[in-house]
Amino acid sequence: MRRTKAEAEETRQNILSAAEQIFFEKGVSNATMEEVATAAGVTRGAIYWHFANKTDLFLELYNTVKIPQEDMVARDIETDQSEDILGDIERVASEWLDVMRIDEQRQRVFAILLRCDYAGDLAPVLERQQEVHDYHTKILNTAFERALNRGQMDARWTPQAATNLLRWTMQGLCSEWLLFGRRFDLPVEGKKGLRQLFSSFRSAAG
Amino acid sequence: MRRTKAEAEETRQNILSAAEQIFFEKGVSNATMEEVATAAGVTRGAIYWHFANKTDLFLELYNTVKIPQEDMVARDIETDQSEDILGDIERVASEWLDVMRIDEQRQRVFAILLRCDYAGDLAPVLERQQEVHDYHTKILNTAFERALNRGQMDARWTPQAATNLLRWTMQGLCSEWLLFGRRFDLPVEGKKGLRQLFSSFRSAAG
DNA sequence: AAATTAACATACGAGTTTGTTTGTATAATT
DNA sequence: AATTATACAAACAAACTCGTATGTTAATTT
Repeated sequence: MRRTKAEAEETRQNILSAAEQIFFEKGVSNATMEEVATAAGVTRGAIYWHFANKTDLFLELYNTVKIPQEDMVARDIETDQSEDILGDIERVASEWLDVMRIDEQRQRVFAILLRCDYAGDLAPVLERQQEVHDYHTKILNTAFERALNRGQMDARWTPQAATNLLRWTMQGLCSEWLLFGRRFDLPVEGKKGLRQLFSSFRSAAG
Repeated sequence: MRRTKAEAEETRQNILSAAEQIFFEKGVSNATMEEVATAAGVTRGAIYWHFANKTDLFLELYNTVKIPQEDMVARDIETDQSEDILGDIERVASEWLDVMRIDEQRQRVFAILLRCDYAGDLAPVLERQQEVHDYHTKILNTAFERALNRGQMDARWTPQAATNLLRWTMQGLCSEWLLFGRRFDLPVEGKKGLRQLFSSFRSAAG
């Protein structure tokens, strides 16, 4: 039975939402299209109508969260001319933790990303992550550089070292939280770490 | 054709070694027993003789590296009574990076662990990782506590915060290195970060 | 109103992979 | 020396899962 365009879009969203659930529970490679279909209340036929195959389905799912993620960090920091650049970076990172804490979809997608097998046909997903990663690195680097040049940062630091430590911290923090069943309060513990880290960024300055 | 006991043990090791290779290249779930068998120069029959199934094979592979990993950190730090506890922790972490850099087996196994699907039958592997993780946390915590009590550490830090930052840093550092194709010098860049981190641990002390 | 096409459901075929079973040569045992 | 257990290879059967092909209904188009 043919649906109206709006209804079709709805089932497409249902499929994506079901895929998010199933992929999160079973892992991408262990999940079957049949399970996703059932969870979405449709048959496999519907999925294959909307998506080429499992990999494509996963890529589309990834695309639903990657864009906002990229923009978030960039927008605030990239053209920051304020008098407290470090404070701004710290705030953006903190807010990112707040969002992660609340946004369950983001949690699931990131958890899926943390434990999926990039070796096979999912390789493009990893490449995409690398691009995002490099992009963030570049932005943070220039931001810390600016902070250094304006004397807002302890001169013993280099922009690269600061960028690395910040990214590694955020990465390790979120990995632990997501992989090990969110056994602590992400924003609370995370911000403690950030505060210490940025305090040492400033140190002799200001 | 029946082999001698030593020969049998050798093929068992060959299978484990082959599994390490294939799992690393294709990922655990995408790898087939046939591929592992071929790489080991045997048939699937041999694998099923030595191991119950794929999961069991992977668990055994995991066991070949987990023990040394646990001991490494523990042994040096746990009963440290020296006058520079922080320096000792930093050195242990640095040496861990050196080992990782050299030990290709460790690299492969950790890379496999970073991208395998714990959702299915591999769940016990994740639990095991959690245990190791908690163990390290406990040890680091008491070590930092000792450092604080003896005035070797900046009083603005708490043992928990220091432990978290150190673990998160190491985790993020290694994840990035392994997942993104080892695009930087692990010990060099890692030690830079460690030095800054520990410098901020000490800060007002000493 | 007829024709077309979108949005699925259903049925089918075909390839993989897994676990098991059977066969067998040889080492170990008695 | 005969027997038995071991260490596999080879063959087998069964289950999955995927992708596709075909069928069906209703929305759109003309």
